[in-house]
Amino acid sequence: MSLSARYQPQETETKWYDYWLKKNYFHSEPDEREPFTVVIPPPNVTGVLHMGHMLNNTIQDILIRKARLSGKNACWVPGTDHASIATEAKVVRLLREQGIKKGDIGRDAFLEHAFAWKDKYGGIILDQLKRLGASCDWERTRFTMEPSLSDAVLHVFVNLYEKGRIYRGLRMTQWDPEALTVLSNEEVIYKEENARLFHLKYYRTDNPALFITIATQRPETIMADVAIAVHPQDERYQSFIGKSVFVPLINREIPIIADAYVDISFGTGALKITPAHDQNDYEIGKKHKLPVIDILTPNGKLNEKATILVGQDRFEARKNIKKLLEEAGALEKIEDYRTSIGHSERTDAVVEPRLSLQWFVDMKPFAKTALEAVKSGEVKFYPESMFNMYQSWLQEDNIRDWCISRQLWWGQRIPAWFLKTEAEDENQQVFVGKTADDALKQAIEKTGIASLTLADLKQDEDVVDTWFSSWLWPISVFDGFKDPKEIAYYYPTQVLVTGWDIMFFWVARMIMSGYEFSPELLGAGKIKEKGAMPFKAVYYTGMVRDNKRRKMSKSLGNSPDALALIDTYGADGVRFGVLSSAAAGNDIIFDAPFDLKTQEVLNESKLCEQGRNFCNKLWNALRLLQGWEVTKIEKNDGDHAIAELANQWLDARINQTLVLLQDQFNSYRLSEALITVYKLIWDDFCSWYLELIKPAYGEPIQKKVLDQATAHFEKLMTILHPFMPFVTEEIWHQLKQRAEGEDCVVSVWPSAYEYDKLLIADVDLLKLVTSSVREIRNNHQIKMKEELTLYFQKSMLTIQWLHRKGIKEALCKTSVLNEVSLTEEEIPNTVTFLGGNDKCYLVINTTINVEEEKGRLVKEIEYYQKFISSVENKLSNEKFANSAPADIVNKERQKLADGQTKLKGLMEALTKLG
RNA sequence: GGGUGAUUAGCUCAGCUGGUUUAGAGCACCUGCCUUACAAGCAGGGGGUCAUAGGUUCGAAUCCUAUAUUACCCA
Repeated sequence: MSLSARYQPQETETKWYDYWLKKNYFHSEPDEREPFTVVIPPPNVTGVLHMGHMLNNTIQDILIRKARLSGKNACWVPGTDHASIATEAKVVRLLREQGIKKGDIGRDAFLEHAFAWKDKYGGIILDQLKRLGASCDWERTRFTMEPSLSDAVLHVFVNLYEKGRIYRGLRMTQWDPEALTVLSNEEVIYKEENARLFHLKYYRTDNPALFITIATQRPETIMADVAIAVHPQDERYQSFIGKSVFVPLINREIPIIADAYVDISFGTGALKITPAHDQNDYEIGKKHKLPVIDILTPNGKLNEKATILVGQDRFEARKNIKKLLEEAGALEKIEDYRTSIGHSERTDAVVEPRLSLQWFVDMKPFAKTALEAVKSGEVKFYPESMFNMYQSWLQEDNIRDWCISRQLWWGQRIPAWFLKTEAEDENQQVFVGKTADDALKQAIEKTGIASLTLADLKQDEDVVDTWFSSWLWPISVFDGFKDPKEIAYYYPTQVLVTGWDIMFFWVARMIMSGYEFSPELLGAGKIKEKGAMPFKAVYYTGMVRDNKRRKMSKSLGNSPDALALIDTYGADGVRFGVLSSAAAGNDIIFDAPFDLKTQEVLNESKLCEQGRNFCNKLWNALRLLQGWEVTKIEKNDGDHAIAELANQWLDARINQTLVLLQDQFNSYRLSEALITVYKLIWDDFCSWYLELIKPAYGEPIQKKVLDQATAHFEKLMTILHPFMPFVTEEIWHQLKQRAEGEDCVVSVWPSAYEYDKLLIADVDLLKLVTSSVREIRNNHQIKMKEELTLYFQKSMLTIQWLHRKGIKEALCKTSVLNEVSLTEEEIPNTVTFLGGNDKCYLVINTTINVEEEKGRLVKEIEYYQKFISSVENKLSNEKFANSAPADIVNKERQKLADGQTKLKGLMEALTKLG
């Protein structure tokens, strides 16, 4: 059967993926083997695959496949996140297009719509991961809002409430006026924007001639002002402290107070205090026992408390109040300035500080645990430098309580009930339990009213933050809160692979929940043996950015279409491309080009092309092997000697590389590992080994040699498999007939054994000499096929070297020589070059341009002269000889000796030329 | 405003514990090859004061300080 000259990924990829699934290779059950567990960072259920996912999941797949080959029980749990705000926003929009309003249809009907939508469109991303080759255990696919995982959320909520770690309180929170929900601080994105600073005059109530000027960027909130604050040491305003002023336009009287919080140098040094609409003002207001006047509606419009501009949107009001202030003579001036303004991560609306009743998790004790876990090394970060960011976040003075309630419907409803009779405020009684019946029992007990029924209770309307379910992910995917059987085996997971952007949202919180809950689920014995951490290591990937260093995102339209890339380059090619520039933690500049005319990103990539070309290279190596005619007759000739040499050498190189690879895997330097394998295959296997064993044209290959080559190729396919699973599986099967279950995906990762370092050095010299001969051919326009004669200067080294079986023959083959011999004499009319420390003389049949040769030699001589003098300098320094370690000094001495030998040879050659 | 990292070839990056590094890789570029596995290839080549200025050291791309540029995080 003859193969196409090019590898066709589209013909093999689906075939092998289906095959792996059919064989159930990705499924894991607890057994006696060591587990290697990875839980996927669950993508949004409504998401589609983008470059970040590609990178992230390629890395996870490499680690999982490597573990599987290494004989571990590899378990990669996939799943999706219900993503409350994002998904609810999408469903709301969809319903609106159909003329349906969320509020009209009610909670239950809305959730029906949402689930229907999720069932229809959700999980597309998981199918896309299959195209990438992700070897997830699909039987274990989980969803953060399925019953079992929701149960876990309720369990944890009740548990923490009972421990006093969850509380309900009136707090300043970040409010999204579009999604109509509070946001956690992490969901607020600050953007640098142009803003205007309004300087407003507030006139004294006791003397209309005096006024104080304040600077504000939010003039529409002056109706909510309750005071003006100045710094107690500010000389300009000493006489104002304790007096009062009128709020412009509405002429409400407010006091002037002194507080050291005020920055004397900012604006006018006087600050209006608006507790309802600014976090800091709220704190100052509380300190000075000032009232709170809230003039905004939940959707960001002015309410009747504003008394003017009622019903107008906050931004419209800002425009309109400017006019009013001007007319009233209260506007002194307007300055432009840059400031950063918080936006909702999901809706991009400008967030509004808002005072509301919310549920919070007390983070102080959690933060301490989470910080200690990484500090102590129980959880390792790759790259380590990520710890700095982690630490700064979790420090005591930085950590803030986690607001977990969201005014949404799509999510786990907060398991708290209130008495219908009580007013909704901070002081109302609350009954927290997993079910309404639990809550009723508590209500009866606490109130002493035995006649209470479920009808007397009403449940909190809010749901919990999405992250309140995903922080349990490493436990809940194994149903750990229900039955410890599986987590007893799989927990802690091995490594978490995620972007650093969700370090606080997710990574830190999983560490917190892991340490909080795993001890009670697993028991002290297991914890002592395996640890309480949810994962032993975190591999932070960088953000994938475009060539302008913008984060690749759907909204910017700067991300190439992941699936289109797979269509063009094959999944293996894309995996290669995406990984090869991705050192841990460093952001990745993905090289997709832009169409200059349309400014649209093209679905092209040089790096993926390189990956595709690599597949093709492998494919053609296979074709080469398949094309050889085989003979069983063994001849003990030169070819045989070369083949033996090549075989032993490649074996040594593979073992040498395996040692390096293990180190690279252990330290998660995967892009380096890929390059290492790439070079082993392309350079060592294809360029040298195959060329060495290749029979002369028309000649057959000895069966033994072909078998050795096949065995090497097979081994290399296992080594490459984690990175490029499809092409390796295809070649694995093309190489020979396979028995049932003998597949690359479940083959055995070779263990490294002792290798012959001297042999590697000897072949390195062979390569060096060959390159020099080829260069000389190039320079003298000598045909590749023309056989030449080469002499080596006789030395201990060259005698030994040429004595090695097969070396001479191999050199003749790679350099196309008819004769290689040793000489003690200078050979005239030859091109002289250095092979290692010794001189080589290449006899060529064209006249030698003496001047050119001299020029070349002089250049080389100059290089070594400089080199030698720098080494001599170092060695002649007494301090160096005294303080440097002996082996370094010896190395320098060796360097000098080698350099001198080389220089001497070159000088002699130059003299010879006359 | 506070903090963290980065700056090495035209581009994207390695270089880990200071010493076989007068610095490596891939892409791009140049020269020559349609050589009977592969032009998605082969052979060869050019290209870097390691951001700048000081310092520590026998020795610095590597450690320290400052500056510049840049990215990000936090408020």
